[in-house]
Amino acid sequence: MPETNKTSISNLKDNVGAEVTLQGWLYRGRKSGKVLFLVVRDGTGLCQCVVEKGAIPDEVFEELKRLGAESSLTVTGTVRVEERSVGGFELAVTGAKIVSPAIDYPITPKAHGVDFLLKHRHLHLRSQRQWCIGKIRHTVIDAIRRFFNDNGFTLTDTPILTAMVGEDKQSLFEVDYFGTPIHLTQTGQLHVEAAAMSYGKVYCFGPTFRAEKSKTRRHLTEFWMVEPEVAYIDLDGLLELAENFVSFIVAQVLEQNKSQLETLSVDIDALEKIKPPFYRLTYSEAVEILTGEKTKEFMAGELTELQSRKAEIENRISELEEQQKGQLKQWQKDKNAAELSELQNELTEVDTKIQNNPKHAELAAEFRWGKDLGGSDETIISRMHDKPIFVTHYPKETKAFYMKADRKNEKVVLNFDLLAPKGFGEIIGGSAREDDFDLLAARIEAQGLEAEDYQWYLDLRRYGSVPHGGFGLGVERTVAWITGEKHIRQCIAFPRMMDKVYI
RNA sequence: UCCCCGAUAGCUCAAUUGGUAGAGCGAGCGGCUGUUAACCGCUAGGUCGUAGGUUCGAGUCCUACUCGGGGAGCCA
Repeated sequence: MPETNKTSISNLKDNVGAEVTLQGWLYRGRKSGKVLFLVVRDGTGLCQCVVEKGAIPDEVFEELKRLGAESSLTVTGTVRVEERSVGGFELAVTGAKIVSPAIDYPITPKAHGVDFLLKHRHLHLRSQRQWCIGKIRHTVIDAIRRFFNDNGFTLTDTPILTAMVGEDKQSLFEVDYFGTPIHLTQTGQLHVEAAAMSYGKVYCFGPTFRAEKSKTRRHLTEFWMVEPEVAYIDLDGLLELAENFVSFIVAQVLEQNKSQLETLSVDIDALEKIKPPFYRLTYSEAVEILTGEKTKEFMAGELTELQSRKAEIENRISELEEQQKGQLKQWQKDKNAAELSELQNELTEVDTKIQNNPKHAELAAEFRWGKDLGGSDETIISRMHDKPIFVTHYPKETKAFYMKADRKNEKVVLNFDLLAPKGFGEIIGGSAREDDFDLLAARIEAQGLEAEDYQWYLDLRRYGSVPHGGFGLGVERTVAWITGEKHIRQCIAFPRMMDKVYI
């Protein structure tokens, strides 16, 4: 094989007309007599490579014709613009070398179930959809760091092994630490508060562990969370910080991952709306909305919409089923079958929503001030809006001990949740921290926490206490929201779920 | 922990009131010089999740268990 320019698929646009060599894997192959169409992936994208019989030695042509999916290979050829090809470029192959042939690659171009794909996660990462999500996750994480680094924040790494309970004792993973029980961190917040008193503006960013027995599309037992903490800030300041932060992340993804968003068929217009200011609601206002006419009408409207969607789906299903009975080309049958199975899935989902709608409407209507906002309540608020919504000033009793009581209304704390729009739900939780020594000491005692363990935390109020606060943003939830992925397990390379760790 | 649903070929799914286990994809062989989840022909591929029960007869009905999915609570 001639020595030519090694390049990547992402750089093909600068090599039109040149002979280059790609190093990658066979994503998919098609053959048509004396022409082979090999779609090659190299980690930077996909490229169709066209092999004409006679353009390369016959034995290489025969080898390529039989090459299994995900075989590794290098291909050399001339780059040309070709509209019909994925990515817009094509390689007219002049030479190829098989690096390592793959036989019986388990993941095929047809549909697979969730369990199967999770069991083959190490291979599934090579698929288009996963690849796109991973690229977007990378941008999200890069944007997180850049935002804080460019705005005067100092990174402080907080411990993963800790004796502190930040949120809730029930949800801790216990580890044996030289004979003493200790647990995996569920938040870096308490430690990062100490750092904020040194640097002013800080953030920690790392894995977080929660042993919550939650089997839902919004939960992982190990996830990544970034937690900024700022000295001399009030609740309004925090909201402003959070909306600028989230808007920056979305803007970065829009700038750097357009093609991935398109591949994932994300609603890009909706993302372009994500700019400050976000909506602001107090908890009490949220309660009013939930128990009021507006929600009643909204839920009724949703139900009508769901029912007409259901009718639509059912019509289409019977239409397709009728077609399937007739004489059709195999490819048409395949296509119909695929559409049918998608419709069946959607139908099940719509049915569940129809069933849940009255229950959720009832829960919302019966909501009483003082309870924590339930998942369905958050979803309703979130579905009513097209931009993220802050919900602030929750009842003190439902919230963590360190949240600052509102001096104007001692029943509530100066906290906030940020709900992503269109039904996605919570991606940020944060608060101003109690900075009064006596009030904080009383809260620690009231919650039955070991006072001794929290002496250092109280020291932060003994020596130069200032108003301060921060929040935590869940990386996987943010990625899921931006990519439109239903389940956050798709948004981390190797998800850890309750009772289930595949590899 | 509670509620709902599911388990049939490597994968995704069919199998009528209980009556001879099927299709597509994938794999193998052959055909086709512009395919896009290509197409056409042929071939191989099964302990119907496990254990019991009902029945002349069970993939189908009953019971228990195992595994999985979705939802609730809780949360990022």
